[in-house]
Amino acid sequence: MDDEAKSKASLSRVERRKARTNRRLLEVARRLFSEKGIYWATVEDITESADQGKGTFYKYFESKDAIIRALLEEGLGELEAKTEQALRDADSGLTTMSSIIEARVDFFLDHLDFLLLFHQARGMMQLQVEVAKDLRDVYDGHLRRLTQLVEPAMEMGGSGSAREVATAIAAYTSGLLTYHVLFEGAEGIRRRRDYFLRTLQGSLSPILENSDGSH
Amino acid sequence: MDDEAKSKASLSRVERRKARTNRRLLEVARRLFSEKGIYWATVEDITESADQGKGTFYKYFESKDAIIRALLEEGLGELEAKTEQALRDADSGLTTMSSIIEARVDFFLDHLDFLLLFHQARGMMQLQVEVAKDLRDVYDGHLRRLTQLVEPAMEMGGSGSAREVATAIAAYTSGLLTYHVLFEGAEGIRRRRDYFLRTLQGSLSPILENSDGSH
Amino acid sequence: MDDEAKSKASLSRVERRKARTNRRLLEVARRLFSEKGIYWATVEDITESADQGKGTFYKYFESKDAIIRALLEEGLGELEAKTEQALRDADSGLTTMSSIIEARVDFFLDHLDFLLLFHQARGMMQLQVEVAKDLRDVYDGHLRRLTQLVEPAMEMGGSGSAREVATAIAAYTSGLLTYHVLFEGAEGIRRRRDYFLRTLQGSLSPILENSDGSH
Amino acid sequence: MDDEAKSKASLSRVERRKARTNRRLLEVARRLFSEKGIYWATVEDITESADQGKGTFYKYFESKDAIIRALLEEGLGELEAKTEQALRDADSGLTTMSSIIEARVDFFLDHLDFLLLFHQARGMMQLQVEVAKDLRDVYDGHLRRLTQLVEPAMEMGGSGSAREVATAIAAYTSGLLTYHVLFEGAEGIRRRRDYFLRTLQGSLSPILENSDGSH
DNA sequence: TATGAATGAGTGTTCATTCAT
DNA sequence: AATGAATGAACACTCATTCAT
Repeated sequence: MDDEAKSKASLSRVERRKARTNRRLLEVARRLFSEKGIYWATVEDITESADQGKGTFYKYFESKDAIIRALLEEGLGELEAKTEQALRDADSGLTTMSSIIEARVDFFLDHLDFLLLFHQARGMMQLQVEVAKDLRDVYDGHLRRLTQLVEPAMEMGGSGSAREVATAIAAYTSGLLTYHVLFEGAEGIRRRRDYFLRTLQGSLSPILENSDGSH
Repeated sequence: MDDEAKSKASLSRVERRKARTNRRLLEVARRLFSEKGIYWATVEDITESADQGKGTFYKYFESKDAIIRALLEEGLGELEAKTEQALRDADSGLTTMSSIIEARVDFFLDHLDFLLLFHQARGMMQLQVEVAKDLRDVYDGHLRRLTQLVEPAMEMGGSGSAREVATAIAAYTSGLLTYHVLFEGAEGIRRRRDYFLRTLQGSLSPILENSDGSH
Repeated sequence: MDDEAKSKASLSRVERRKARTNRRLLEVARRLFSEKGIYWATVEDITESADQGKGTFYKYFESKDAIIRALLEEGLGELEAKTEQALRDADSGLTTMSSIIEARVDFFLDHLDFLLLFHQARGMMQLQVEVAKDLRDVYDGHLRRLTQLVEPAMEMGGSGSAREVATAIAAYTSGLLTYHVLFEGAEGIRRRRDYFLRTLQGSLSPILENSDGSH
Repeated sequence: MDDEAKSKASLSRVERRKARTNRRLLEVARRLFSEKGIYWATVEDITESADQGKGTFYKYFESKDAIIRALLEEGLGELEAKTEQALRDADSGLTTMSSIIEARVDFFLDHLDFLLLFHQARGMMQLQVEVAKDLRDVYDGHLRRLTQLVEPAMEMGGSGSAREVATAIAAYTSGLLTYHVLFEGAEGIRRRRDYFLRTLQGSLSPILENSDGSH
């Protein structure tokens, strides 16, 4: 027991240290990828900014592609968590759709780097390159889970159309915010939360209604 | 006279040949950029596919960046032309918004490579790289012209909100189609034209109404 | 006879035209080689400046190396001509050495481009490259002829030591002027003709005296 | 203690290794630049001859231009050191001028590759190219320091004329030796040290005398 | 374990030269 | 004869990845 405890404690110190390095690399990579682009940010840029040796990078990530994938998983995971939390917190006054939109908009406004990273990642998914399939799988999982969140709100829509609603939510939100970031800059965009909520609300609610069973 | 004619013909033969080479490089680049990605498609890939010497590329385009920009200009120009044509052809039964959406959807369904190229180009615009500014200028011009097309349909909206409507049109259309291409592939997507039209219609018309003066 | 005359006249018109193009290419090349360097001035730079098609260049010169060699021959030839003229014109008050130095200094001050071209050409002569041998032959001929001009002035020096004097003349003159051009620029240098003459005079005359038979 | 020592030793092993690689690249580059020419010797030539990967070169030198500059600095530095040493060692029998000439001649006879490299470098200084300014600065510093060494020997010459003497020393020495290397080859030249000393002595001493205050 | 020196395949780009018109 | 479009070998330089320490 004593041994175990010590081992656990000692291990956990090492573990904590490793976790911190891992975290630092991810954070730095996220920032650099969104600033300089996935392609133009080099592994050396990342390790230098993270104040780590270049070889260290490869102790934590198998390749540059791997950290992109890891970031995508992390970002989408966080986005999902925020969305689920929002749905749980929603007072009855807020519809499912509103809650989801609000969660996504707030997430992206808080993490513009993820917004831009996701955009680039989607751009890579189409490619006939090894990494593309991996990324598509990750993103597809996200859409599947978003579909599940949307489903209950649709009175009789089949899963097919729930998927469509989920896709529209994801597409519109990312699309609208990305356009505004690109053409108006990161600064101004944060002040326009209300505009985005209203606009997306107006755009997406009719879709949900259309796919439900109301006549 | 004969000489002149021959000279004229011979000149135009060379000119025609050059125009064909130029066209061929653009076509091949467009295809490769959307298949392998702007980054992963090399100049040599392009010239090899176009069956040209590598040096030839640089007689026609100043750099790899230059051909990206040229493709963006060409694609956006064609999209604009199609949109304007659609607005002119619109019978009174079709609203401005419907016509624009239809034109954009049809353009992208016809040219999925442009859809994917534009997505990648937008991804580059954010970057702190030389080429980014150029691309942003080109794209910004497109949004400005789209704004002008939208403006007349808005009863009393200021130009600010027309720009917002234009942005939403561009963002939603590209966003929705891209998501569907990525997750359902190019084949299936073309059969779903009606779905896209209906969905985008439903999403965008309320925005236009909101910004007009009706109560 | 009539035919012959016509042919001669017509030929000579063509010949004159060709000679002019040849001349133009040489002039432009000389200027560009000294401005941008033999290496950095491209054939296209030359033909463009000479307002000729690129292919035309190869009608007049076998290669880029060939025009360098031609320029070296031309420049050294002109320098020789000037030197011989100076020796012929020399009133009895001027020694052989003074006349030669004056001719060389004046030639180079008039043709700084040749000064810089010769310097570059000498730099190439050492190289284990094809063109090097050619250039060395041309330059060596120049030194041989300069030796012959110096020889008579040396009372009993063998040809070996006349060659040494010739070499010293060429070396000092080019060396001194080149250094001054490089570190003081082309403008100021022309005003300093007297300084160069005096300095070189002082440096070279004792050599000539040393190699003569006086005791 | 043991650890510390080991760590220190191991660090210095790496450092030593790096220093050796750096040295090796410089040596190889110096040889190749003088054999094949600055232009014709490629980075790959250098790394191959140095038995290093191509990328290694760029860990040690920012660019090809940078190694040229480094070699120029190294060579001129060594030449200066030798000159200063010679002045310190000079027994009263040897004049300043003689000591300087002897040091320079010996340096160049020992390092013909530097002689030829410097010649090429001077050839580049005139050019309207980026690297030219850098090289000129380095070389100019050399002339300035040579001027300071010459100055004390000149009784009342202003610094202007000391610079002229320094320039003449550098110009004559390099000029004369280069000509002899080019036309007689490297082998024969080394046997002629006395001739060069005598000749340069004879050429340069009167200049020094002329610029001093004696009548 | 962490490091960073070393690597070399791969990139965009240039340019002397050729050749069809 | 004159042209300039086409070429492709070559170059400087980059960067993801490996591996000895």
